[in-house]
Amino acid sequence: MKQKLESLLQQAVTALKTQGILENDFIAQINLERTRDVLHGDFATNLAMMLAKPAKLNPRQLAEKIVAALPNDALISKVDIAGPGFINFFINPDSQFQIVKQVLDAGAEFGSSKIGVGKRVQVEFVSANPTGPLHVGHGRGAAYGSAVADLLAAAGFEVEREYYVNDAGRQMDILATSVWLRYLEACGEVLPFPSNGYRGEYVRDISANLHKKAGDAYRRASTLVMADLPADEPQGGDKEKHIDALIDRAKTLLGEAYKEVFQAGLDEILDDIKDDLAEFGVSYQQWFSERSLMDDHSVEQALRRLDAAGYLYQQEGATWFASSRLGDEKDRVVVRDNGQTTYFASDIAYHMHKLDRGFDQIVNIWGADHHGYIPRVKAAMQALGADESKLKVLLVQFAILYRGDEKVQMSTRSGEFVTLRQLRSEVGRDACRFFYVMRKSEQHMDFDLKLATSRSNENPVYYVQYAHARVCSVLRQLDEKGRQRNPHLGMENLNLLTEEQEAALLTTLSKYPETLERAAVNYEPHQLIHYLRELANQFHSYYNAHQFLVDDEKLCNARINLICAVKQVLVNALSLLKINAPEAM
RNA sequence: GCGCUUGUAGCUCAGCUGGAUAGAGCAUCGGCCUUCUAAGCCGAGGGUCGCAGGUUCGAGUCCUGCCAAGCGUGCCA
Repeated sequence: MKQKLESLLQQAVTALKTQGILENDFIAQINLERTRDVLHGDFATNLAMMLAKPAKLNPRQLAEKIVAALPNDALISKVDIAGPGFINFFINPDSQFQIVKQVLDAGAEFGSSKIGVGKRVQVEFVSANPTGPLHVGHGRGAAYGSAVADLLAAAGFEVEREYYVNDAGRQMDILATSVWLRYLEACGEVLPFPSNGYRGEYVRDISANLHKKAGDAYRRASTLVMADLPADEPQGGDKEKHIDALIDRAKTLLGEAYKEVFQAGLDEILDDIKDDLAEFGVSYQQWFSERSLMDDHSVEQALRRLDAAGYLYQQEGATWFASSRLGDEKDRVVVRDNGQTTYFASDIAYHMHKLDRGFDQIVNIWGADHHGYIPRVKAAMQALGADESKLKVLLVQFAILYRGDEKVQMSTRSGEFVTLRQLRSEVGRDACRFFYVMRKSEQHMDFDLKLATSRSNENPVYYVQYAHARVCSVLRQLDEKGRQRNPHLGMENLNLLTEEQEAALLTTLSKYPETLERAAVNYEPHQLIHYLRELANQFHSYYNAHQFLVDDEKLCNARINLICAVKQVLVNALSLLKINAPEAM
C-alpha cells in the first residue's frame, strides 16, 4: 500500500519535470509517513516542502501542482493539502478491508519481506567465555541477538548465527586450574583455594564428575602442588602471580593430562551453555572455536598479512599493531614479550576469517563494556584491506538486576550471580524474552527480579498473550454454540466493518509488514514489542465495545475474519520472538 | 584528562531517521461484569523533552558548548 503510493508520487515528480517545474536531473527522495492523527488521513508526505526550494515555488502552490500531476488510482479516496504544505492521503475504505484477506491468505508468511534476498548476513552474539554458566547479562544479548537474526531472516536475508567460543587463553587456564584444585579436594587433598580462581559451585560439580569418571588419575600430593608458590593476595602477595604460578604447576605436574582436565571443564560448561540457549529458543549454525584459529595457523597468517601491509613493528620485546594510524587511539600489542599472542590477535584472525567467508554484512553483538574495542577491530579490518563498513557492531547494555530496591552483585569469579537458567525458571521463557527485547538495546535496563518474578497482571507479556487467548476463546464459543464459520461469506462482507475500533485494527494490521521491515533494518526488535502492545490494546478495546458472535451471519463472519487476522499477526510476531501464543489463559 | 553510551510524566520506557496538539505501561483518582475470559475496557490528573546557544518553513530528533550518570581507556579475555 505504501509502496503503491510512493510510486504514484514518483510519477507525479516525473510529470513535474516534463512540465519544466523541476530540473530533469533532480532526484527527489519520497518521504511518505503514517499520520498520527486520523484527521490527516492515512499517509502524509512532506514532498512539497522538500521540493519548494529547487522548484522556486512556495510549498502550498507546489503541493497543488503535485496533486494535479498525481495519477488517479482506486486506492486513494481523497487527497488534502494541509498545514505548511503537507499532502495528506485518505485511503479508500474498500482497499483498507483487503488487508484481512491478505493476512489470512499469507498466513504465517504475512509480514515477511524480500528486501534482503540474495544477501548473506552473519550475526555473532552471546560469545560468553566458557568459564561459567550464562548469567542474566548474557541473557539480554541472547534474546536481542536471536531476535535480530530472526528479524533479518524474516526480511529475506540469508542469516548465519554464530557463537565465538573463547576456548584459549589465560581465563581458560584459570578455569582448568580451578577445576583441578577442586578435584584434588574431592580426592581428599587439603589445600587453599586461590583468591583469583573461579569459586562458583559449578566448578565443584565439574570436579566431582571428573573424580567420578577418572578416579584419582589426576591426583597429586598437595605438598607438591603448593611447594614454593608465591604468596596469594590475602597473605600479602600478588594474586595474579599466585594464580599464574599455580597454572604452571598444574601443567608441570599433570603433563599431557592437563589437557584432559582442561577439556573436561570446557566441555561441561559449553554443553551447559548450549543447553541453556536451546531452552531459551536460541540456536546457532556455527560454534566457532578460538583455538581452531591457532591450530590452523590463522593467527600467524593474519599477522603476516598485517606485517606485509606494513602495520607491525617491534618495541620493548613485543610486536605491536599500528592501529592508531587507522583511527584507534593508540597502538595495540599482538604478540607479548613472552611470545604469546594476545586475545586481540585472535580477534584479528577471527574477523579475517569472517571476511573470507564472504558475508555481505557482519553483525557483532557485544556487551557495551566492549565499546572501546570497536576502533581497533575496524582498524584491523582496514589494514587487512577490507571494507570496514561491512562490520556492524551493536552494543547491548547490561541489565542491572535488582531485588526490590537492592542491587544484585554479579561476578562469575566469586560465584555470586543469578544465572540465565535461574531467571528462566523463575520468570518463564516468555516473560524473559519479552522483557529483554522490550527496551532499546543501548538503553540501560533495570531488571527488577521481584517484579519480573511476580506473576501479576503488571507483566506486559500477559497482556499480549491474553489478546490471542481471547480470539481462541471466541472461536471455541462459536463452536460450542453449534455455529459454523463461513470465511467466504465474511470476506464478501468486510465492508460491514465500519466501527471505529474496526477501522483502527485494519490500519494497524496493514502496518505490520513495514514495522517488521523497519525493525529488521534498524536492528530494533523492541519496535515489534511496541507494535504487539498496540495491536493487543486495540483488540481489547474492540472486544469490550462490540460483540463478535452476533446473529447477523454476514456481520458475524466479517468480524470473525477480522479477529482471525489479528490472531494471525499476533502469532507471527510472537513466534518470531520465540514467545508462546497460548490458546487459553 | 580523553573516548563511547544515556538523560523525555512520580517510576519504567516509546517517539517510525527533521513534521502537524510529545505518547504508552505502572502508580494515583473516578467509572464499567445477568451478554464471546475483568490477566480486560472507558475517563481524569500529571511535561521548562538535563541546561544554554545554533542550523531552517519546522528541532525531543541535527551541530556546538556546558551539567549529570554508566562504561571504557591492560603486554586480561
